[in-house]
Amino acid sequence: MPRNELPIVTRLSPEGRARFDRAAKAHCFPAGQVAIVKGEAITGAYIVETGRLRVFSLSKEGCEATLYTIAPGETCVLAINSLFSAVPYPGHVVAEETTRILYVPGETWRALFRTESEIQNLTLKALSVAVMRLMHELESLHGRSVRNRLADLLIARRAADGSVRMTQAKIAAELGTAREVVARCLVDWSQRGIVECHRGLIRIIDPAYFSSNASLCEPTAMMPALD
Amino acid sequence: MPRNELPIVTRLSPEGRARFDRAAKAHCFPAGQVAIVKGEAITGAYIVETGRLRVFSLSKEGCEATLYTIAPGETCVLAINSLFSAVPYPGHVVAEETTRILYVPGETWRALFRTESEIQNLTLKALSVAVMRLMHELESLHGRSVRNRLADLLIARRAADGSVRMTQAKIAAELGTAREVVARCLVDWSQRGIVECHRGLIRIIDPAYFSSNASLCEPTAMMPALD
DNA sequence: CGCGCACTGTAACTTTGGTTACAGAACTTC
DNA sequence: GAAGTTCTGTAACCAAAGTTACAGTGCGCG
Repeated sequence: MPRNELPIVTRLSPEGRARFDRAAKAHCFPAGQVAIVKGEAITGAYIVETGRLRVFSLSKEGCEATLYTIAPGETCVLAINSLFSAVPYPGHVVAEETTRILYVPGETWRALFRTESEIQNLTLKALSVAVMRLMHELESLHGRSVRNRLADLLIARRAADGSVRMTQAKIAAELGTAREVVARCLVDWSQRGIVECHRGLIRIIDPAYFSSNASLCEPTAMMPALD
Repeated sequence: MPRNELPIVTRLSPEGRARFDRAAKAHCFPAGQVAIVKGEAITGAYIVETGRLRVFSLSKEGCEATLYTIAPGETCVLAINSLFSAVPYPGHVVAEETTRILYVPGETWRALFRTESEIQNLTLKALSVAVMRLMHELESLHGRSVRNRLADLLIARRAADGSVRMTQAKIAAELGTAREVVARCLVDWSQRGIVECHRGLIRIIDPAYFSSNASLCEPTAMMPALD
């Protein structure tokens, strides 16, 4: 999603847009790079143009837990959060792929928030979506087995051809479980012809099998436009 | 917190306040009453004056999971969420104690949001606090044992004298676990002189024992004033 | 082409926590 | 104060998933 197509840019008032353009800076994170470390002070908001950022928490024991990911066109709520409240950033952020972002200094964002309804909307929407996703995640985390959550992840991350390019280790880290547990499920499913496993690649053969657990596949779908 | 002391009321502009007063309605839920059922459409925001509302999700299997509680002076984010986005309310709400609320129609809230910075702040703050709490909850849910989460709950809910007036069944429901598991922990702790158990009452004898896990005791503490 | 590395497959074991089942204690109400 | 209800205490059992340990396999690179 190139800069000039971002709704946030196109829907601003002319003055707002000028101000936005003056202040916003593009930045690019290579795949795998750590963007923010937990506790870091945040000085601005950022909007993902291309790629994907992953936000996760890391307990002392090194156990990772993905909170959610930020797709193109979305902003990081936590940053917005920190922006309006001076709380340090409560999670780690890493670029999952090569990711281009647009950085907007906090000062600019806050100023635009007071007058630009598009910025108000985007801010509210980002927070609302985050609340929804976190609730969903929370709900799934104690009501559902690792199996179910793995199924969700595969469905949510599959490409058009039904393939998911992730190693089992990465998947396990995202789900906050052990690689062996992921392997157990995948072996079981592949024996039953539901998926095919290759090195760094899982292909979903029978998506219908997972359909009962379908959820969060289209995160934006549960969040109609504001206003 | 009586109506005239609510910051949201006192800090409005005179016109805003007049509008607010015209539209806001007081309502009272007796203890245990269901306030909102999941999926219900929301027509307004509400602010808790006294008492406490509990928001939880309920899976098909009847497994309950407390998402968070709303204390006096706070508003329900989910309602605000629904208010600005027309998503149905994603959880159940029940009054834990007799709870007085102030109901503000969505129309009024949205109108005030455009002009009253206090309403903007309250809205943002409510959403931000919710995001923080949910993240915290999420983090604790997979990184930590039931023991730890129970310790957190006891610390967070204790009265000034260290007593917690809840039945084990209620605690278990909040933690999304079984009563027996709660009993196991409590028996263990009471044998070691850390707590005392009575019917409907747990007294914390040695709070220092829990101090290492202290967290979320003062949820508002992590959310400094906006602006 | 073969060496090493990163990833996957597999098994046995342990821990945690949910389930079932019931006994007894405390409060409530008639 | 007897009966019923609600809450707590306890034990045995079971399932899910985390842990440990290692064997096999595809892949890249020299």
